[in-house]
Amino acid sequence: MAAPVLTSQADDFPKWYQDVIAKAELAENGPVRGTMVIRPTGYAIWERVQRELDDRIKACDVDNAYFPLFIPQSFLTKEAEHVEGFSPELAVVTHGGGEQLAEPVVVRPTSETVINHFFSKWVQSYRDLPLLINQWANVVRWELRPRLFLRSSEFLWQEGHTCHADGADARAFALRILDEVYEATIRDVLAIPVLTGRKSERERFPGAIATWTLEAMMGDGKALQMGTSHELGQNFARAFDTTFSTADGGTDYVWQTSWGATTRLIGALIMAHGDDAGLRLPPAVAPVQCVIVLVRDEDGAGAAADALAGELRAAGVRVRIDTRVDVSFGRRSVEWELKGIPVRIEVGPRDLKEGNVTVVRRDAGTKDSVAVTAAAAAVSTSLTDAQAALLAQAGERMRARTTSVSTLDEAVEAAATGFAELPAKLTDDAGEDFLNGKSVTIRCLRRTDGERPRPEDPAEDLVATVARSY
RNA sequence: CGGGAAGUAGCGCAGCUUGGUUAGCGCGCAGCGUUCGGGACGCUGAGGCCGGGGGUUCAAAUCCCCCCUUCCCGACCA
Repeated sequence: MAAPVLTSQADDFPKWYQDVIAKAELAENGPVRGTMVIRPTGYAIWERVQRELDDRIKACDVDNAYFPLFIPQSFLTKEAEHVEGFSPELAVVTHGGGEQLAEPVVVRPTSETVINHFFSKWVQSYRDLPLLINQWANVVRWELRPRLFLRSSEFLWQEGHTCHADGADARAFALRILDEVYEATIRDVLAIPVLTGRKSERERFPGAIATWTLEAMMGDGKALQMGTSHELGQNFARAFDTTFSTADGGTDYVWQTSWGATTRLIGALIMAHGDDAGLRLPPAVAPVQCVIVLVRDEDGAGAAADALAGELRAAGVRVRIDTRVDVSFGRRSVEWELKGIPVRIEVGPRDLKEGNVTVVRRDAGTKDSVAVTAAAAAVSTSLTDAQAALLAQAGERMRARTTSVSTLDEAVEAAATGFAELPAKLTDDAGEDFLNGKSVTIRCLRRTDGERPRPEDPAEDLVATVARSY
């Protein structure tokens, strides 16, 4: 089974992905290059991802809010590194209301600046802290080489922005989001294992003092960054004068974090679990967990299918029933397989005569004849097993294709097929240049003792994971 | 912007080297019929400024020149 690979137009990709999931629109008389249309099947997956992330974000006491799409250009320039990092990829609006604007506005590439504009008004006292805000929004980054889902010029995401009274608190919160929101969702819902660690200086977010990342391995051994959490220190607070009165009567700048996860996760899901027969959705994220395919509406099969659907719904399974008996059975089977529905139940008069239905698992391709009375139980077992099996497969792939090496040359060789781990002291400026020259990048840095690396940690204590990436 | 490749029906392609009836094929789409427990089949049909402009020629999808667009590799990146 080949691992699907997403390209900018999804053309040398199995055709069904653009029919079923999404399409990158690139026509000269059509939408802007690199933007994408997400079809209902793909969007339903995003809605599930949103819900799972949102629940966990709220569990960290973060509230949702909304800030403007347009940002005055001058806001971006207030933080030196930030403007330098984003300038080339900004979409700038120069006209509005039929007239040239006195000051151009940019379409937000991320919202640190506008949000800090408001934070500086909202925060007065240490009693206002921590201030924990999240926004669900779209952002625009004018990408030179867009790639369906992975790097589209417009994408959907959530961006969290927080203010804290001290650096340690901010740091702890950035890591809490990394673990309790991102890693938990990606592992437990998307069934994709990740490596978490710190980005190298070169890969750090513009304006941050530290960038934390989650790196996953796709079916072809390349790395994909699944999400990010930044410690911003006091950089934006200084630029926007976001200060507060401390408990002892002094004044200080707030310490901040920002963190985000995007529609890229849909792409990750496709590339981590998909195969030649289409998508394979982990049950936890599947908009439809079980489809009941009515083979033929004869001898009470229709009623049996309805009854089973009711039973499954009552058991909390997201179930859909396919009664399109005028469409051939094979066609319908393939359609649900392409969409990655984890479990399919075939209900028809032939099996029903024996009191049975057929339960098919998408992840393993297994087909079992099960008594109608035991079908609901078989479905819930299958959903649990499929969720675990997909995570185990992805985990096994990552283990099998990760190699520990001790030289840069060996790292490049290992990166041809997967991840390479090597002592971080080899990845100094010259080492990173060498790797980058071979299309290999430092994905993350971790401590050899498993603890979180701190900025002041010497390279001797760190291990670098390097790989080719999307 | 540097290096490669490609633009012909909604999608995927052939035809071009060696100009020559009305530009083909597969999928998809529409109609009718037979099918229907793994992408069914037959018949009929609709659908083309052959990327654009200029040139050569009796004649250009095909040869020449210019332009445009897109894709892949690199710089950027959730």
